[in-house]
Amino acid sequence: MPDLHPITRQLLEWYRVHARPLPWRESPHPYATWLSEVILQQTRVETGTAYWHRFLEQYPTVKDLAEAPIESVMRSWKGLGYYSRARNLHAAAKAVMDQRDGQLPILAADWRALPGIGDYTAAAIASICHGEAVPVVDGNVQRVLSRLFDIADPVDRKSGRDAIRAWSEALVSEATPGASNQAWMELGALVCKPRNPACPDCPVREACLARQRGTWADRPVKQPKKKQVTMTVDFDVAIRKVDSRWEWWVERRPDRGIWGGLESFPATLTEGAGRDRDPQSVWGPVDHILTHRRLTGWFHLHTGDAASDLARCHPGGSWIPLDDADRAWPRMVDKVLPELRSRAVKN
DNA sequence: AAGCCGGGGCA
DNA sequence: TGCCCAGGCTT
Repeated sequence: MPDLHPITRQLLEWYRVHARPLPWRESPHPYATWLSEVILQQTRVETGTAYWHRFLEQYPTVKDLAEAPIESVMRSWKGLGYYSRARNLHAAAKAVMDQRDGQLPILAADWRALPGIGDYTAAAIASICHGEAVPVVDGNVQRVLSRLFDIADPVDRKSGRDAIRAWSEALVSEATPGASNQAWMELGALVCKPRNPACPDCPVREACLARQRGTWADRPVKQPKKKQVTMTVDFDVAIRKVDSRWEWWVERRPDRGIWGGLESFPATLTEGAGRDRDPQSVWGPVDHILTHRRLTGWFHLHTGDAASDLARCHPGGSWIPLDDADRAWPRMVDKVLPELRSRAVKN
């Protein structure tokens, strides 16, 4: 067994003092840790914490999660983004119940086989909950190690990834891998931040090559990202009145693609900014930014026969009450619900 | 290897 | 505006 690397020893002392009291650290168990790691994929701790509490409350065990309808899980995930995480989480819970007799994996390799669990998440759970000495590499670790060892290769190419991987394996604590993994991430989150890193507070500053060489602002090196594509989204909102109560037509979007698995008014996405719509007949524009798309939304209101026709053209959807709020739509739809409600009532 | 997938916060 | 966030899946 390799000795504890002196740099990691320094780091662990710092971590014992400065670790944030995050709720999933209080008494970690595999199910709760799994939930936290999936929720936190590409999601800030401040954003994910409330969702984690809600998920544990609504689905206390993997059995509860597996038996919950997917609509419920999607609704719980609403607003978090990257909705394939919710579908994969639910599928993995069912796989655990059906194929593993309800027993969660122990080894990272077995966690890795479940949907929605990649190298990072598998290593995080196995190291934190079972002491398996596998290193984690997330965005924090990429940044911290690329600075510490002044890695000039892009971290999103093989050469850079290999360098980060090699250092992470050399640095992981064999005795307390869960602590050292979380400590490296915590250092990135609290001290070695993307901008304005707090180098004077850093427990490993003496060893940091980027600090010595003045290259810290240029680490990590990443490939330039492509520009966002502009797209137009036309929503068809069909409304009708039944027994003095308003309803409208929603459909579930396919699992693949934007807002997969979420509910929405029937929507048509077209490339480009699109022609201006007539403000008399539609509500808009509503701008919305995704990671790789810049969307402009227009909402077309249909009533009477036009509403019936639209519903017929989109089988698989359903009429739902206008005041039904607790459903899993994307933020884009949420943004305009109040306006659409007031327009519907006037109609 | 590259593209796709949300939403929000911050300089 | 652009970048980043306890990434993973598909092609």
